[in-house]
Amino acid sequence: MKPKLIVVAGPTAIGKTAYAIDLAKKYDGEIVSLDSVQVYKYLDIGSAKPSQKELAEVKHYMIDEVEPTINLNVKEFKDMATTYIDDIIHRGKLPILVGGSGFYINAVLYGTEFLYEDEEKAKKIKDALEEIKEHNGIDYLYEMLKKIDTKSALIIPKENVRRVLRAITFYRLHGIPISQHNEEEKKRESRYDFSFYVLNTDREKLYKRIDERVDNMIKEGLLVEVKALIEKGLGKDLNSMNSIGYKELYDFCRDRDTVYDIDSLDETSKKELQNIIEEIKMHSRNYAKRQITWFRAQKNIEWIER
RNA sequence: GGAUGGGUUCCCGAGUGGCCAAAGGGGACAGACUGUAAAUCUGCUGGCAACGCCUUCGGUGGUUCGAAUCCACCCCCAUCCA
Repeated sequence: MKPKLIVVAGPTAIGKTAYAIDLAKKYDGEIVSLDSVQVYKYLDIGSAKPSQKELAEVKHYMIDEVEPTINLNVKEFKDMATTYIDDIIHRGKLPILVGGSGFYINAVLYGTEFLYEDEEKAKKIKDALEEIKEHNGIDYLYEMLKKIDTKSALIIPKENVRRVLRAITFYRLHGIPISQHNEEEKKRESRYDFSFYVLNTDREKLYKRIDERVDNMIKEGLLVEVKALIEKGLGKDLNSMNSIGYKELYDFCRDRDTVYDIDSLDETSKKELQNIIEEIKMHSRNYAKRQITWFRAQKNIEWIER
């Protein structure tokens, strides 16, 4: 018999954290966060991490798991989360998976297999391809992809350079087309007996909640958090620093000695900050939309109106 | 009161007689997604009984075969002069 487990997903700001904590209390569960940003230490306010109080109420995993200097990938993320989930099951508790990163959720829920890759080798290949792109253009690479992996070329638009490069890299690394590998992985059945809840509400309400939450993050000191991360030496190119709220504020906080007192900023800075805040809100809304699109395409999910 | 510049489709903004339902950008909406995923990328955006028709470019009227584009008057905005 498959072990039972609950998934709580949905767009950003819908209230997954609180919902999951309620469930955990009710069913003697423990929470495994499936969030690509909350895994990083020190990214608290901007990632809307559960509060200290919430973390104390129910046991949480995959939060503050790694340093933000590390670029975690799906495979690593999935392996870590899976270890925790299996441990919870062994201890006879109910694992509650919470998060908005659909891709990651699927990886752990269905146990998607990611082939071993020599990171150095992969990087070398990618750099070489990048080089070719600079000299011969993306069209050249796209033709290359068509030859080695026709199916991928059909799915991936050549504008999506990142995925074109990955598809070619994958082929060079493993000798099989990524499209073939993906097709096989798609057939995988989950080893869990899961209930997959997706929280949602009407768009207008959702967007309002997102906007309000961003305003709150600013009030709670997001600028100070970003500034501290920069002072820790975190570069702009890190995945952690590339997430919403952090990437938009990066330059602004870097270029100022102090961002502690927002009200005492000069007029120009205030205006600039206001624009950045609007940008963060917009990116969050766009993100929420993408999340919803992702979940709509999933099977065996149950929508919960909030 | 006078001078000048302007009012364009959800927003910004191009267009100065037919090739204009109107460039481009943004937003919105829809979608894709298997090692950067809070990432990356695609489509679409006046209406309809839809290879055509109807409504739209501040308002009204006019010139013209034909107007967002030209003319007249009016309204509003910006800057300057009084």
